[in-house]
Amino acid sequence: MFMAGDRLYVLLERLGNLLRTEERAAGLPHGLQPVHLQALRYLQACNRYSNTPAALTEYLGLTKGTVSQTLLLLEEKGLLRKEADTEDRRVIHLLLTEEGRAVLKEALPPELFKRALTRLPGDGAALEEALSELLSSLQAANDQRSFGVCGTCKHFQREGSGRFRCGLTREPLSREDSELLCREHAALPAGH
Amino acid sequence: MFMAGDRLYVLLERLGNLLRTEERAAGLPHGLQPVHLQALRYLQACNRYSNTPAALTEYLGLTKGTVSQTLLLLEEKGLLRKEADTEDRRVIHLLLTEEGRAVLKEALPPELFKRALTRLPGDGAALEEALSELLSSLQAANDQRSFGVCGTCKHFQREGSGRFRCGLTREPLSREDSELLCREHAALPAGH
DNA sequence: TCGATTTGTTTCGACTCGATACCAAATGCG
DNA sequence: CGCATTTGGTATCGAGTCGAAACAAATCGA
Repeated sequence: MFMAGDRLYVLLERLGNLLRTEERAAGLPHGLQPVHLQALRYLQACNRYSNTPAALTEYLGLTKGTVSQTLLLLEEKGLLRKEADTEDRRVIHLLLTEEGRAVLKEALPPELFKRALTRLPGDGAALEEALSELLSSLQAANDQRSFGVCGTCKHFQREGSGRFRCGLTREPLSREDSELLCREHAALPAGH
Repeated sequence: MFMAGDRLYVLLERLGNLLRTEERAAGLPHGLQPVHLQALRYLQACNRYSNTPAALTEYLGLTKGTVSQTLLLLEEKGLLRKEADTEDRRVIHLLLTEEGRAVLKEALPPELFKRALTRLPGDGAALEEALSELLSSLQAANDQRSFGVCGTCKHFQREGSGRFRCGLTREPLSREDSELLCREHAALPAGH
């Protein structure tokens, strides 16, 4: 009666709903919706090439008009500020304020999620691995970018003794840079 | 910098967003939103004790007012019909129409999801298992019902040769019944 | 019997989201 | 160079979700 992927789909759907509900509750005291928290979290984790409205739009999978509204609200609440790019005057960079970081730290991940994790057998590493695979597949199928961490990108170059460089922009990268999400991220060819 | 459960949370969040986006696209030709498809799917999979607005409300984790709206829309579109309960005149049973089943069959799971699954190594059984665990934990933490299939409930009783009974309602159950979701589902004590 | 609880509906307002139109800066091409 | 195209971002509108609260009706319980 059911196809193989069906149960998996239902599971993911329900988990997604649950997280959404928790996120709604977590954001309520700050007057934030789930999408606002997701935006803040992305901005906290992305690198300096990727903290723009356009990149956030791709990450969230929404339209740019919608995201523009979201950003307006977050700016009004003082959780982020906008800064013009020095090279391309169309581009705007989005920077979390201290308040923004504080909200994130308090609200995400929601308390109940953290508690539920402690009941899980094992450390969840295998689960994480499997979900990563699934996400990549889905992103590939949807022509979406992967938004992986810089250091796992095929453009990432090691120059010895903790010095790195991006093969795309040619810019040098610090160790901190190498741990941030990048919109230009391209997965390495298969094989670990 | 990141806690252990953090990456897992991000993964689930992103997968949830992706599924939601696909669901939105899948429902668009029928004028349906993600939540409408989820409601239809639940009604297709649940048993005769659980096809009521109240049960659907618990399943979706929304308020009853919201769900009432959803049901109004689905009824207007001819995807389900309401039927009064014969015993308790407050309760209403929700039954999918043929059109409702047809829409579900065509729209869920979305095409892209199915294609992405084929790229996954293995059959996803392990992933399914792990996600089930996680879902149970989260539901327990949120005081939510599990909505498992009837045959895995602690009230489920085997009476030999394909005959079953629900220890809660005392009613006999067919094999088909035993495979449906039940709002009264209570997990068996741990241990397989 | 009478109040409390449960089931479902209605109404209202805040908010998300996509669509569309629009503007400005950058890019590409003859 | 000059002009069309592309890209980044904003503004406005309408459809729709969602929670909160008030409401009605049936059932349950002391």
